[in-house]
Amino acid sequence: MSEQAFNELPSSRCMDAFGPIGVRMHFAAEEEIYAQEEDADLIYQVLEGAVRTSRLLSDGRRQIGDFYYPGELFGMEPGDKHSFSADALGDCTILAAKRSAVRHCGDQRERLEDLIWKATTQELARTQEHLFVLGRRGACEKVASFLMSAAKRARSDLTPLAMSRQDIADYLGLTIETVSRTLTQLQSDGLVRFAGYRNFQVVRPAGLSRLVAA
Amino acid sequence: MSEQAFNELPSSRCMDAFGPIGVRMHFAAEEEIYAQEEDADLIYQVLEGAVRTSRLLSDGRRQIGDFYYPGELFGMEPGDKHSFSADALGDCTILAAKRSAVRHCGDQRERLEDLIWKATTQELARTQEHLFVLGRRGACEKVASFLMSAAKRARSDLTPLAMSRQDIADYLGLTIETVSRTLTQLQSDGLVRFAGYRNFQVVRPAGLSRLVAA
DNA sequence: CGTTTCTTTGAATCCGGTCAAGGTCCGTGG
DNA sequence: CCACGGACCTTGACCGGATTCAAAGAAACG
Repeated sequence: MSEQAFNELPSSRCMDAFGPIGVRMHFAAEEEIYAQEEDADLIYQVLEGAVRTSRLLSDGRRQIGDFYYPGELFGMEPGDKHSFSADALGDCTILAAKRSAVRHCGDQRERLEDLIWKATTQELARTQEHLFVLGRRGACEKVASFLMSAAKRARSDLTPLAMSRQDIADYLGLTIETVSRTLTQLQSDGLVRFAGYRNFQVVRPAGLSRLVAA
Repeated sequence: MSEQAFNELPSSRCMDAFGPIGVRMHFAAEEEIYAQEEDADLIYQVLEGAVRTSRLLSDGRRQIGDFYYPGELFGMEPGDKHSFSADALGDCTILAAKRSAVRHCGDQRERLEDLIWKATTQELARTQEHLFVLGRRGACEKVASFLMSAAKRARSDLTPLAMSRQDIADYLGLTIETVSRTLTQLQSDGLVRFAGYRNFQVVRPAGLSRLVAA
Protein backbone atom coordinates (compact mmCIF):
# COMPACT_ATOMS: atom_id res chain seq x y z
CA MET A 1 0.00 0.00 0.00
CA SER A 2 1.46 3.28 -1.05
CA GLU A 3 -0.68 5.95 0.47
CA GLN A 4 2.26 7.79 1.87
CA ALA A 5 2.37 10.60 -0.63
CA PHE A 6 -1.11 11.60 0.33
CA ASN A 7 -0.94 11.04 4.05
CA GLU A 8 2.22 13.00 4.41
CA LEU A 9 0.56 16.15 3.22
CA PRO A 10 0.52 18.96 5.76
CA SER A 11 -2.58 17.13 6.95
CA SER A 12 -4.63 20.26 7.45
CA ARG A 13 -5.71 19.92 11.04
CA CYS A 14 -9.37 20.62 10.76
CA MET A 15 -12.15 21.46 13.13
CA ASP A 16 -14.01 18.88 15.07
CA ALA A 17 -17.52 19.48 13.81
CA PHE A 18 -19.53 17.48 16.31
CA GLY A 19 -18.47 18.77 19.69
CA PRO A 20 -19.27 16.64 22.73
CA ILE A 21 -21.09 13.88 20.86
CA GLY A 22 -18.23 13.17 18.46
CA VAL A 23 -16.10 10.05 18.82
CA ARG A 24 -12.66 9.79 17.28
CA MET A 25 -11.89 6.61 15.39
CA HIS A 26 -8.98 5.29 13.38
CA PHE A 27 -9.11 3.11 10.29
CA ALA A 28 -6.34 1.36 8.42
CA ALA A 29 -6.07 1.42 4.63
CA GLU A 30 -8.87 -0.50 2.92
CA GLU A 31 -10.71 -0.97 6.19
CA GLU A 32 -14.47 -0.75 6.05
CA ILE A 33 -16.15 2.11 7.90
CA TYR A 34 -19.68 1.00 7.23
CA ALA A 35 -21.31 -1.50 4.92
CA GLN A 36 -24.06 -1.31 2.37
CA GLU A 37 -27.44 -2.05 4.00
CA GLU A 38 -26.09 -1.27 7.42
CA ASP A 39 -28.12 1.01 9.70
CA ALA A 40 -27.25 4.61 9.08
CA ASP A 41 -27.50 6.15 12.53
CA LEU A 42 -24.03 7.65 12.50
CA ILE A 43 -22.64 10.54 10.53
CA TYR A 44 -18.94 11.03 10.01
CA GLN A 45 -16.34 13.67 9.42
CA VAL A 46 -12.94 13.00 7.89
CA LEU A 47 -10.17 14.42 10.06
CA GLU A 48 -7.14 12.92 8.34
CA GLY A 49 -6.79 10.75 5.27
CA ALA A 50 -9.45 10.08 2.68
CA VAL A 51 -12.55 7.94 2.33
CA ARG A 52 -14.45 6.48 -0.58
CA THR A 53 -18.06 5.35 -0.76
CA SER A 54 -19.01 2.62 -3.18
CA ARG A 55 -21.66 0.21 -4.20
CA LEU A 56 -20.91 -3.30 -5.33
CA LEU A 57 -22.88 -5.27 -7.91
CA SER A 58 -23.44 -8.98 -7.82
CA ASP A 59 -21.27 -9.46 -10.92
CA GLY A 60 -18.30 -7.68 -9.39
CA ARG A 61 -18.70 -4.27 -10.96
CA ARG A 62 -18.31 -1.38 -8.59
CA GLN A 63 -19.60 2.16 -8.68
CA ILE A 64 -17.82 4.66 -6.54
CA GLY A 65 -20.11 7.31 -5.10
CA ASP A 66 -17.57 9.87 -4.04
CA PHE A 67 -14.29 10.60 -2.31
CA TYR A 68 -14.14 12.53 0.96
CA TYR A 69 -11.28 14.59 2.39
CA PRO A 70 -10.38 16.23 5.69
CA GLY A 71 -13.13 18.48 6.94
CA GLU A 72 -15.86 16.89 4.83
CA LEU A 73 -18.87 15.06 6.21
CA PHE A 74 -20.16 11.77 4.87
CA GLY A 75 -22.58 9.03 5.76
CA MET A 76 -25.76 11.07 5.43
CA GLU A 77 -28.29 8.83 3.75
CA PRO A 78 -31.75 9.36 2.39
CA GLY A 79 -33.11 6.32 4.16
CA ASP A 80 -32.20 4.74 7.45
CA LYS A 81 -29.97 2.21 5.74
CA HIS A 82 -26.72 2.96 3.93
CA SER A 83 -27.11 2.50 0.21
CA PHE A 84 -23.37 2.71 -0.29
CA SER A 85 -20.53 1.30 1.76
CA ALA A 86 -17.63 3.44 2.94
CA ASP A 87 -14.00 2.54 3.43
CA ALA A 88 -10.68 4.12 4.11
CA LEU A 89 -8.55 4.94 1.07
CA GLY A 90 -5.49 5.07 3.28
CA ASP A 91 -4.98 5.17 7.00
CA CYS A 92 -7.31 7.77 8.33
CA THR A 93 -8.86 9.40 11.35
CA ILE A 94 -12.61 9.77 11.41
CA LEU A 95 -14.98 11.51 13.74
CA ALA A 96 -18.34 9.84 14.25
CA ALA A 97 -21.51 11.08 15.87
CA LYS A 98 -24.87 9.50 16.58
CA ARG A 99 -27.50 11.22 14.55
CA SER A 100 -30.07 10.48 17.22
CA ALA A 101 -27.86 12.16 19.81
CA VAL A 102 -28.23 15.51 18.12
CA ARG A 103 -31.67 16.14 19.58
CA HIS A 104 -30.32 15.75 23.11
CA CYS A 105 -27.55 18.15 22.53
CA GLY A 106 -28.87 21.34 24.10
CA ASP A 107 -27.21 24.50 22.90
CA GLN A 108 -25.38 22.71 20.11
CA ARG A 109 -28.53 21.28 18.66
CA GLU A 110 -29.40 24.06 16.26
CA ARG A 111 -25.86 24.27 14.97
CA LEU A 112 -25.65 20.53 14.40
CA GLU A 113 -28.95 20.31 12.62
CA ASP A 114 -27.87 23.11 10.37
CA LEU A 115 -24.57 21.35 9.77
CA ILE A 116 -26.32 18.15 8.74
CA TRP A 117 -28.68 20.03 6.47
CA LYS A 118 -25.81 21.80 4.76
CA ALA A 119 -23.89 18.57 4.35
CA THR A 120 -26.90 16.81 2.87
CA THR A 121 -27.63 19.49 0.31
CA GLN A 122 -23.99 19.64 -0.59
CA GLU A 123 -24.02 15.91 -1.03
CA LEU A 124 -26.88 16.37 -3.44
CA ALA A 125 -24.93 18.98 -5.38
CA ARG A 126 -21.90 16.71 -5.63
CA THR A 127 -23.98 13.80 -6.78
CA GLN A 128 -25.63 15.91 -9.47
CA GLU A 129 -22.25 17.05 -10.68
CA HIS A 130 -21.01 13.48 -10.76
CA LEU A 131 -24.10 12.39 -12.66
CA PHE A 132 -23.44 15.09 -15.18
CA VAL A 133 -19.91 13.83 -15.78
CA LEU A 134 -21.04 10.23 -16.19
CA GLY A 135 -23.85 11.14 -18.53
CA ARG A 136 -21.88 12.73 -21.24
CA ARG A 137 -19.62 10.04 -22.56
CA GLY A 138 -16.11 10.51 -23.79
CA ALA A 139 -13.22 9.18 -21.75
CA CYS A 140 -11.20 12.35 -22.23
CA GLU A 141 -13.89 14.60 -20.87
CA LYS A 142 -14.45 12.37 -17.88
CA VAL A 143 -10.81 12.03 -16.95
CA ALA A 144 -10.08 15.69 -17.58
CA SER A 145 -12.95 16.80 -15.39
CA PHE A 146 -11.78 14.42 -12.69
CA LEU A 147 -8.26 15.82 -12.76
CA MET A 148 -9.54 19.37 -12.73
CA SER A 149 -11.65 18.89 -9.65
CA ALA A 150 -8.78 17.13 -7.93
CA ALA A 151 -6.46 20.00 -8.79
CA LYS A 152 -8.97 22.56 -7.57
CA ARG A 153 -8.97 20.91 -4.17
CA ALA A 154 -5.20 20.95 -3.80
CA ARG A 155 -3.47 24.01 -2.34
CA SER A 156 -0.10 23.07 -3.69
CA ASP A 157 0.99 23.16 -7.30
CA LEU A 158 1.42 19.42 -7.16
CA THR A 159 -1.89 17.62 -6.81
CA PRO A 160 -1.88 14.34 -4.92
CA LEU A 161 -4.28 11.56 -5.87
CA ALA A 162 -5.48 9.62 -2.86
CA MET A 163 -6.91 6.82 -4.99
CA SER A 164 -5.74 4.13 -7.39
CA ARG A 165 -6.39 3.99 -11.12
CA GLN A 166 -9.02 1.37 -10.45
CA ASP A 167 -10.81 3.75 -8.10
CA ILE A 168 -10.77 6.47 -10.74
CA ALA A 169 -12.12 4.02 -13.30
CA ASP A 170 -14.95 2.90 -11.02
CA TYR A 171 -15.75 6.50 -10.24
CA LEU A 172 -15.99 7.48 -13.90
CA GLY A 173 -17.57 4.34 -15.26
CA LEU A 174 -14.52 3.39 -17.33
CA THR A 175 -12.01 0.55 -17.30
CA ILE A 176 -8.65 0.94 -15.69
CA GLU A 177 -6.96 0.56 -19.08
CA THR A 178 -8.95 3.41 -20.57
CA VAL A 179 -8.13 5.65 -17.62
CA SER A 180 -4.46 4.81 -17.97
CA ARG A 181 -4.40 5.42 -21.71
CA THR A 182 -6.25 8.69 -21.33
CA LEU A 183 -3.85 9.93 -18.66
CA THR A 184 -0.93 9.03 -20.88
CA GLN A 185 -2.50 10.92 -23.73
CA LEU A 186 -3.27 14.02 -21.67
CA GLN A 187 0.31 13.99 -20.55
CA SER A 188 1.80 13.63 -24.01
CA ASP A 189 -0.49 16.42 -25.17
CA GLY A 190 1.27 18.53 -22.57
CA LEU A 191 -1.82 19.30 -20.53
CA VAL A 192 -0.64 17.65 -17.32
CA ARG A 193 2.56 16.13 -16.02
CA PHE A 194 2.68 13.15 -13.69
CA ALA A 195 5.30 12.68 -11.00
CA GLY A 196 4.91 9.05 -10.09
CA TYR A 197 1.53 7.38 -10.20
CA ARG A 198 -0.14 9.52 -7.62
CA ASN A 199 0.96 13.09 -8.09
CA PHE A 200 0.48 15.42 -11.01
CA GLN A 201 0.47 19.04 -11.93
CA VAL A 202 -1.66 20.86 -14.43
CA VAL A 203 0.55 22.36 -17.11
CA ARG A 204 -2.08 24.04 -19.28
CA PRO A 205 -5.24 24.70 -17.25
CA ALA A 206 -6.99 26.33 -20.20
CA GLY A 207 -6.34 23.31 -22.38
CA LEU A 208 -7.69 20.97 -19.74
CA SER A 209 -10.84 22.93 -19.15
CA ARG A 210 -11.46 23.19 -22.87
CA LEU A 211 -11.85 19.42 -22.86
CA VAL A 212 -14.51 19.55 -20.20
CA ALA A 213 -16.97 22.07 -21.65
CA ALA A 214 -19.71 23.34 -19.39
CA MET B 1 -47.58 16.91 -29.72
CA SER B 2 -49.14 13.69 -28.63
CA GLU B 3 -49.15 13.80 -24.87
CA GLN B 4 -52.74 12.78 -24.70
CA ALA B 5 -52.21 9.20 -23.75
CA PHE B 6 -50.51 10.28 -20.59
CA ASN B 7 -52.63 13.25 -19.70
CA GLU B 8 -55.81 11.28 -20.04
CA LEU B 9 -54.81 8.95 -17.25
CA PRO B 10 -57.18 8.93 -14.28
CA SER B 11 -55.05 11.90 -13.27
CA SER B 12 -54.76 10.88 -9.64
CA ARG B 13 -56.03 13.99 -7.87
CA CYS B 14 -53.39 14.48 -5.29
CA MET B 15 -53.03 16.44 -2.11
CA ASP B 16 -52.02 20.05 -2.10
CA ALA B 17 -48.86 19.88 -0.03
CA PHE B 18 -48.25 23.55 0.68
CA GLY B 19 -51.48 24.77 2.22
CA PRO B 20 -52.04 28.53 2.36
CA ILE B 21 -48.73 29.51 0.75
CA GLY B 22 -49.19 27.38 -2.37
CA VAL B 23 -50.05 28.98 -5.71
CA ARG B 24 -51.59 26.98 -8.54
CA MET B 25 -50.05 27.43 -11.98
CA HIS B 26 -50.60 25.96 -15.39
CA PHE B 27 -47.98 25.20 -18.02
CA ALA B 28 -48.38 24.14 -21.62
CA ALA B 29 -46.32 21.36 -23.17
CA GLU B 30 -42.64 22.25 -23.49
CA GLU B 31 -43.09 25.41 -21.49
CA GLU B 32 -40.29 26.34 -19.12
CA ILE B 33 -41.03 26.35 -15.41
CA TYR B 34 -37.68 27.68 -14.33
CA ALA B 35 -34.32 28.14 -15.99
CA GLN B 36 -30.81 27.08 -15.16
CA GLU B 37 -29.06 29.73 -13.06
CA GLU B 38 -32.36 31.24 -12.02
CA ASP B 39 -32.90 32.03 -8.34
CA ALA B 40 -34.29 29.04 -6.53
CA ASP B 41 -36.65 30.56 -4.00
CA LEU B 42 -39.65 28.49 -5.03
CA ILE B 43 -40.38 24.85 -4.56
CA TYR B 44 -42.95 23.03 -6.64
CA GLN B 45 -45.33 20.12 -6.54
CA VAL B 46 -46.72 18.42 -9.61
CA LEU B 47 -50.50 18.17 -9.45
CA GLU B 48 -51.26 16.98 -12.98
CA GLY B 49 -49.02 16.08 -15.90
CA ALA B 50 -45.30 15.52 -15.75
CA VAL B 51 -42.13 17.58 -15.51
CA ARG B 52 -38.53 17.06 -16.51
CA THR B 53 -35.41 18.76 -15.22
CA SER B 54 -32.43 19.10 -17.50
CA ARG B 55 -29.10 20.74 -18.01
CA LEU B 56 -27.89 21.94 -21.35
CA LEU B 57 -24.29 21.97 -22.52
CA SER B 58 -22.77 24.54 -24.78
CA ASP B 59 -22.36 21.98 -27.57
CA GLY B 60 -26.02 21.00 -27.53
CA ARG B 61 -25.82 17.86 -25.46
CA ARG B 62 -28.45 17.59 -22.78
CA GLN B 63 -28.54 15.69 -19.53
CA ILE B 64 -31.91 15.05 -18.02
CA GLY B 65 -31.90 15.10 -14.24
CA ASP B 66 -35.19 13.43 -13.53
CA PHE B 67 -38.87 13.17 -14.32
CA TYR B 68 -41.54 14.20 -11.82
CA TYR B 69 -45.13 13.00 -11.55
CA PRO B 70 -48.29 14.01 -9.69
CA GLY B 71 -47.69 14.33 -5.98
CA GLU B 72 -43.92 14.70 -6.27
CA LEU B 73 -41.94 17.76 -5.24
CA PHE B 74 -39.20 19.30 -7.31
CA GLY B 75 -37.12 22.43 -7.46
CA MET B 76 -35.16 21.87 -4.24
CA GLU B 77 -31.62 22.89 -4.96
CA PRO B 78 -28.39 22.67 -3.00
CA GLY B 79 -27.51 26.29 -3.66
CA ASP B 80 -29.68 29.33 -4.10
CA LYS B 81 -29.55 29.06 -7.88
CA HIS B 82 -31.10 26.30 -9.96
CA SER B 83 -28.44 24.08 -11.46
CA PHE B 84 -30.97 22.43 -13.74
CA SER B 85 -33.87 23.89 -15.65
CA ALA B 86 -37.37 22.46 -15.44
CA ASP B 87 -40.06 22.25 -18.07
CA ALA B 88 -43.43 20.70 -18.68
CA LEU B 89 -43.42 17.36 -20.50
CA GLY B 90 -47.03 17.89 -21.43
CA ASP B 91 -49.69 20.31 -20.28
CA CYS B 92 -49.56 20.31 -16.53
CA THR B 93 -50.72 21.87 -13.32
CA ILE B 94 -48.11 22.84 -10.78
CA LEU B 95 -48.27 24.11 -7.25
CA ALA B 96 -45.59 26.59 -6.23
CA ALA B 97 -44.59 27.93 -2.83
CA LYS B 98 -42.03 30.46 -1.68
CA ARG B 99 -39.40 28.75 0.35
CA SER B 100 -38.88 31.90 2.38
CA ALA B 101 -42.58 31.97 3.22
CA VAL B 102 -42.29 28.76 5.18
CA ARG B 103 -40.82 30.46 8.21
CA HIS B 104 -43.82 32.78 8.49
CA CYS B 105 -46.26 30.00 8.32
CA GLY B 106 -47.21 29.47 11.94
CA ASP B 107 -48.66 26.10 12.75
CA GLN B 108 -47.78 24.70 9.32
CA ARG B 109 -44.14 25.55 9.65
CA GLU B 110 -42.92 22.37 11.24
CA ARG B 111 -44.85 20.24 8.79
CA LEU B 112 -43.50 22.15 5.79
CA GLU B 113 -39.93 22.07 6.94
CA ASP B 114 -40.24 18.35 7.43
CA LEU B 115 -41.77 18.04 3.98
CA ILE B 116 -38.88 19.89 2.38
CA TRP B 117 -36.35 17.82 4.26
CA LYS B 118 -38.01 14.60 3.15
CA ALA B 119 -38.19 15.79 -0.44
CA THR B 120 -34.54 16.79 -0.43
CA THR B 121 -33.29 13.51 0.94
CA GLN B 122 -35.49 11.65 -1.48
CA GLU B 123 -34.06 13.72 -4.27
CA LEU B 124 -30.64 12.60 -3.13
CA ALA B 125 -31.73 8.99 -3.20
CA ARG B 126 -33.13 9.31 -6.69
CA THR B 127 -29.99 11.00 -7.95
CA GLN B 128 -27.82 8.26 -6.48
CA GLU B 129 -29.95 5.64 -8.16
CA HIS B 130 -29.70 7.47 -11.44
CA LEU B 131 -25.96 7.78 -11.06
CA PHE B 132 -25.77 4.08 -10.50
CA VAL B 133 -27.64 3.36 -13.72
CA LEU B 134 -25.45 5.69 -15.76
CA GLY B 135 -22.28 4.30 -14.29
CA ARG B 136 -22.70 0.78 -15.35
CA ARG B 137 -22.54 0.84 -19.09
CA GLY B 138 -24.59 -1.39 -21.33
CA ALA B 139 -27.54 0.00 -23.23
CA CYS B 140 -29.74 -2.97 -22.36
CA GLU B 141 -29.24 -2.59 -18.66
CA LYS B 142 -29.94 1.11 -18.80
CA VAL B 143 -33.09 0.84 -20.84
CA ALA B 144 -34.36 -2.16 -18.91
CA SER B 145 -33.90 -0.39 -15.60
CA PHE B 146 -35.67 2.64 -16.98
CA LEU B 147 -38.64 0.60 -18.10
CA MET B 148 -38.78 -1.23 -14.81
CA SER B 149 -38.93 1.90 -12.75
CA ALA B 150 -41.56 3.34 -15.07
CA ALA B 151 -43.63 0.18 -14.75
CA LYS B 152 -43.28 0.19 -10.98
CA ARG B 153 -44.83 3.65 -10.88
CA ALA B 154 -47.86 2.69 -12.96
CA ARG B 155 -50.93 1.23 -11.27
CA SER B 156 -52.33 -0.17 -14.45
CA ASP B 157 -50.99 -3.12 -16.39
CA LEU B 158 -50.25 -0.78 -19.26
CA THR B 159 -47.47 1.67 -18.44
CA PRO B 160 -47.63 5.09 -20.07
CA LEU B 161 -44.44 6.91 -20.97
CA ALA B 162 -44.77 10.64 -20.51
CA MET B 163 -41.58 11.37 -22.42
CA SER B 164 -40.18 11.02 -25.91
CA ARG B 165 -37.40 8.69 -27.03
CA GLN B 166 -35.07 11.64 -27.06
CA ASP B 167 -35.89 12.34 -23.42
CA ILE B 168 -35.16 8.75 -22.51
CA ALA B 169 -31.90 8.93 -24.40
CA ASP B 170 -30.82 12.11 -22.65
CA TYR B 171 -31.78 10.62 -19.33
CA LEU B 172 -29.72 7.49 -19.87
CA GLY B 173 -26.76 9.02 -21.67
CA LEU B 174 -27.49 7.19 -24.92
CA THR B 175 -28.51 8.24 -28.41
CA ILE B 176 -32.09 8.08 -29.57
CA GLU B 177 -31.16 5.38 -32.08
CA THR B 178 -29.68 3.15 -29.43
CA VAL B 179 -32.74 3.57 -27.22
CA SER B 180 -34.95 2.68 -30.13
CA ARG B 181 -32.93 -0.36 -31.13
CA THR B 182 -32.82 -1.59 -27.54
CA LEU B 183 -36.56 -1.21 -27.11
CA THR B 184 -37.11 -3.16 -30.29
CA GLN B 185 -34.80 -5.88 -29.08
CA LEU B 186 -36.42 -6.12 -25.66
CA GLN B 187 -39.73 -6.43 -27.41
CA SER B 188 -38.64 -9.11 -29.85
CA ASP B 189 -37.11 -10.99 -26.92
CA GLY B 190 -40.61 -11.05 -25.52
CA LEU B 191 -39.80 -9.13 -22.36
CA VAL B 192 -42.09 -6.17 -23.04
CA ARG B 193 -44.76 -5.30 -25.55
CA PHE B 194 -45.36 -1.80 -26.88
CA ALA B 195 -48.77 -0.47 -27.78
CA GLY B 196 -47.94 2.60 -29.81
CA TYR B 197 -44.88 4.67 -29.02
CA ARG B 198 -45.82 5.67 -25.53
CA ASN B 199 -47.44 2.72 -23.82
CA PHE B 200 -46.02 -0.65 -22.96
CA GLN B 201 -46.56 -3.60 -20.72
CA VAL B 202 -44.05 -5.85 -19.09
CA VAL B 203 -44.52 -9.38 -20.33
CA ARG B 204 -41.78 -11.15 -18.39
CA PRO B 205 -40.87 -9.15 -15.25
CA ALA B 206 -38.31 -11.72 -14.17
CA GLY B 207 -36.55 -11.54 -17.52
CA LEU B 208 -36.43 -7.77 -17.40
CA SER B 209 -35.06 -7.60 -13.89
CA ARG B 210 -32.46 -10.21 -14.74
CA LEU B 211 -31.03 -7.70 -17.19
CA VAL B 212 -30.71 -5.07 -14.51
CA ALA B 213 -28.78 -6.97 -11.84
CA ALA B 214 -28.52 -5.34 -8.44
C1' DC C 1 17.47 -7.56 -4.32
C1' DG C 2 13.67 -10.19 -5.25
C1' DT C 3 8.72 -10.24 -5.01
C1' DT C 4 4.35 -8.39 -5.22
C1' DT C 5 1.17 -5.13 -6.74
C1' DC C 6 -0.14 -1.62 -9.63
C1' DT C 7 0.20 0.53 -14.02
C1' DT C 8 1.08 0.94 -18.81
C1' DT C 9 1.04 -0.66 -23.50
C1' DG C 10 -0.44 -3.48 -27.47
C1' DA C 11 -3.68 -5.93 -30.57
C1' DA C 12 -8.18 -7.59 -31.58
C1' DT C 13 -13.01 -7.24 -30.77
C1' DC C 14 -17.46 -5.33 -29.90
C1' DC C 15 -20.82 -2.13 -28.65
C1' DG C 16 -22.75 2.18 -29.33
C1' DG C 17 -22.44 6.38 -32.28
C1' DT C 18 -23.07 8.56 -36.69
C1' DC C 19 -25.22 9.29 -41.02
C1' DA C 20 -28.88 8.38 -44.03
C1' DA C 21 -33.25 6.41 -45.38
C1' DG C 22 -37.60 4.53 -44.55
C1' DG C 23 -41.80 3.82 -41.68
C1' DT C 24 -45.52 5.03 -38.35
C1' DC C 25 -48.48 7.76 -36.03
C1' DC C 26 -51.49 11.64 -35.65
C1' DG C 27 -53.68 15.89 -36.68
C1' DT C 28 -55.46 18.59 -40.45
C1' DG C 29 -57.98 19.71 -44.36
C1' DG C 30 -60.15 18.41 -48.50
C1' DC D 1 -63.97 9.37 -44.66
C1' DC D 2 -59.83 9.52 -46.80
C1' DA D 3 -55.61 11.84 -48.37
C1' DC D 4 -51.86 14.72 -47.08
C1' DG D 5 -48.13 16.56 -44.22
C1' DG D 6 -45.09 16.80 -40.54
C1' DA D 7 -43.11 15.10 -36.32
C1' DC D 8 -41.45 11.23 -34.24
C1' DC D 9 -39.61 6.77 -34.37
C1' DT D 10 -37.23 2.75 -36.43
C1' DT D 11 -33.92 0.44 -39.29
C1' DG D 12 -29.61 -0.28 -41.91
C1' DA D 13 -24.64 0.21 -43.01
C1' DC D 14 -20.50 1.90 -41.55
C1' DC D 15 -17.24 3.77 -38.34
C1' DG D 16 -14.80 4.82 -34.11
C1' DG D 17 -13.82 4.64 -29.40
C1' DA D 18 -13.91 1.82 -25.31
C1' DT D 19 -13.48 -2.88 -23.65
C1' DT D 20 -11.16 -7.14 -23.42
C1' DC D 21 -7.36 -10.14 -23.19
C1' DA D 22 -2.59 -10.55 -22.72
C1' DA D 23 1.97 -9.21 -21.58
C1' DA D 24 5.53 -6.06 -20.38
C1' DG D 25 7.11 -2.31 -17.37
C1' DA D 26 7.48 0.55 -12.72
C1' DA D 27 7.03 1.33 -7.92
C1' DA D 28 6.72 -0.02 -3.35
C1' DC D 29 7.86 -3.41 0.32
C1' DG D 30 10.07 -6.64 2.93
